[in-house]
This record gives sequence, structure tokens and C-alpha cells, in this order.
Amino acid sequence: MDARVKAPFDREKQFASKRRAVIRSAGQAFRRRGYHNTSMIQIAKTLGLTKPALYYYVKNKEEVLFECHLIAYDAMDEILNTKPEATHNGLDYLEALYVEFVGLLTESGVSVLTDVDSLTESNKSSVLERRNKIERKIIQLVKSGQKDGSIRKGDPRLIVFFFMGALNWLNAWYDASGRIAGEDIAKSFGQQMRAGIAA
Amino acid sequence: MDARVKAPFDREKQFASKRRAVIRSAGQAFRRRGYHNTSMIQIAKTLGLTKPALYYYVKNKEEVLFECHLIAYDAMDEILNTKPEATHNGLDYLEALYVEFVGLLTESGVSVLTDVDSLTESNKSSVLERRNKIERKIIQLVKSGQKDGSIRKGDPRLIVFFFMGALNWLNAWYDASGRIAGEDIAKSFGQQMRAGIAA
DNA sequence: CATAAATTTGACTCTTGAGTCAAATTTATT
DNA sequence: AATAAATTTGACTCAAGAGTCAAATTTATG
Repeated sequence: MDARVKAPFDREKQFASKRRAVIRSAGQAFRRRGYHNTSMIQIAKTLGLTKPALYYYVKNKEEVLFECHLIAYDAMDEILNTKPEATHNGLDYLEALYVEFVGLLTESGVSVLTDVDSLTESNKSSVLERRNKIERKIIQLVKSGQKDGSIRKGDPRLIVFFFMGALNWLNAWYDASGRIAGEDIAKSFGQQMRAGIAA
Repeated sequence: MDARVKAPFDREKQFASKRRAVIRSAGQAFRRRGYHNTSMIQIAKTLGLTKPALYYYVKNKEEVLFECHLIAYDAMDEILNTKPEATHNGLDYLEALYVEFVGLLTESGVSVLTDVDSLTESNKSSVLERRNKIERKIIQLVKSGQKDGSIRKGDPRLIVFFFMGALNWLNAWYDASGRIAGEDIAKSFGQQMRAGIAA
């Protein structure tokens, strides 16, 4: 391998991966203690860094929060955009998605953060836009499930708000170090959400 | 009426009611913008006061947050302690409670706040104690519903976390000024929670 | 109307934590 | 080894917001 090619690439790669580590670690802290109860110094110390070293990777605290949000919505988008193998009716499909969502929020360190109001106006609306887009997609899925007869009638928004609420609230109580296995949660939540909306 | 008796009583009453107004107004602000995104001056201005006038009624900001939490849990306790008229099976009872909970969080200004980590250690554990107590009670109700056969088998904690999550997340999206009526939410949520856990 | 208590105010102080900067040190490249 | 880039550091500045205090004003009571 040519060093002139490999070296800069490695540098970038290292920088990017360290940066990701910063965001992920900060995200964990935000989830546990909240955005405002987590100082940049704490984040730095957790990673064995000092504050200026942290700012070498990151523009400011709000940017970190913003990216934490993006990570979550990127991951959810990915789940939403992955076509399921077998064709299901609306209900089956929705349940499968839901189980994956729960898996995402329990197994991977990803979490849906609540601190939207600590973002700049522009970042805030961009995050809300992402969230709404996802919500609209799921509402559409519910509607098509109602059409194919697998999901019972009723305001699709309320149906979605219900089980998505249960999902988002996960972050408030679920602790990776807790004693409930993520898989068990996914199974139970999947069942309840399915039974709750089945026709 | 004797003025020497009435007057001081009225003063106290006025003080108490103004104080309550402060807490309630602050609670609304905390719910909308979050604890740390709400300054004491904002709270004061909303009520047409200045900051020191606010501190006449309240020891410090954290106390306000603490009392907001207590208000919510007091209200939930009251619902839990009110015996239902007709005797139901576990499922019916739980659904009735749940509908009342949703009503509480939509119709009255009460909300379950997320900022537990902004409390002093002692206040924090006291709030968590209250929350756990309520959770345990509901878990017990689920268990007895499972015994009488109206609620399906499964880890009662996970069953409770699911629908209580949906409940608590209400505050994150529901805005009293929104276009969905609280009663409609209660009805839909009640149905979904019931169907989700029915045997 | 005089007095005391309740209520409100303007003008402070103090702490915390975000963000910066110039200099030092480490790492890669020739 | 010399040099340049990447990385890290200690020591700052600065702003926001919590909380205070002595004095002014309003309200109730005799």
C-alpha cells in the first residue's frame, strides 16, 4: 500500500471514528442524566480527554446533541426503508418494524432524546421534520393496514402516538445494565402493540 | 365575621393560591420548554411578576420542579385510591384507571415531567419512590387481572411499562392547544391498552 | 390617619459551564 | 534527524441565570 494514499485516509478514518465515539458517548450521558445535566468536561473525562481536545472533534455542545438526534432518526429510517423479506399484511409488517425499533433502542446504544428544545431553531425544526416524516410513514402503514382489514378502525394518529409513545419512553427507564433483556422487551412490546391495534 | 379571624386566614389563603399559581404556571413552562430552558425570570414574567416577587413565594427553582412532580403523583395517587363504583375484573378496572390517567394528563394542566435528574439527591429519590410506588400498585393490578383470567400472561412489569410509557409520552406531544380532544385520546388509548393486554 | 405586616422592586453578587487560544507534545513523512 | 501536520493541554474569557438584599410601596387594621 502506498503510504501517501493510506496515511491521510487513515487519519481521516481515525478522526471520524473518534468523533463518532464522542457523539455516542455524549448520547449515552444525555440519555442518562439529560442534556443540561451533562457538562462538556464530563463528556471529555468519560473519554479520557480534556475539554479542548473534545472541541477539536466537535464545534459546540448543541452540535453534539443535534447529531445524537440524527443518529437515532437515521437508524429508524434505515429500518423503515429496509423492505421486509416476506410480504405481510399491514399488521404483520408493522409489528416486525416495531420489534426492530425496540431492538434498536435497547441493544444498540441509540436513543430517542427528549431535549429538542435545547436545539437552535433551525436544528430544532430539522429534527422535528425528521420525526414527523417517520411518524407520517408509520401513520401511512397503519392506514394501509386498516384498508387490508388487519388493523382496526380509528384515528391512525392516535394509534401511532400510543405505541410510539411506549417506544420513546423506553429511554426514560431502560438501562442497558438493567436486568431485563432487550429481546424480552421487544417480544412483549411487539405483542402488546399488535394486540392493541389488531382488527 | 370577625376581621381578626378572617383577615389572616384570607392572607394565607391568598398566599397559598398565588403560590399554587406559580407552581402550576412553572409546570406548564417546564413541560413545554423543559426545566433548564425555562428561566425564573420567564416564569415570573408570565405571571406579571418580577423575579424577587417570585422568590417571595418560592424557595428556589428546584423546589418548584419538585412540587410539580408531587402534584402529578398526588393526582395519580388520588385516582388510584378512589374505589371504582362497580366491581370489575382486573382488566376493566385497569382500563378505567387508565382512561382517568389520560384525562388527567390532557384535561387538567398536570403533567409527568421528565427532569428527575435536575433534582437534589434527596428530592430525586423521594420522587422516584413515589413513581415506583404507583408502578408497583399498577403491576399488582395487572397480576390480579392475570389471576382472574382477564389479562393475558407475561411479565407484568413489561406490560405496565408499555402502556405507562405511552401515557407518560403524552406530555411530549400533546399540547392543550392542539386539535385532538383529550376525550378522544382517552378513548383511543383506553381501547388500545385494553386490547393490548386482554387475555 | 398611623402603624405594622405583606408584597414588590431595582440593583446587585456569585457560580457554573460553554467556548477560546497560544503554546506544548506527539505522530507521520521525507 | 528535520519538518509539518495532528493532537492535546493549561489557563484563560465570557454570558446566562440563580439567588439576595435593602429599600420602596401597597394593603389591612386599630
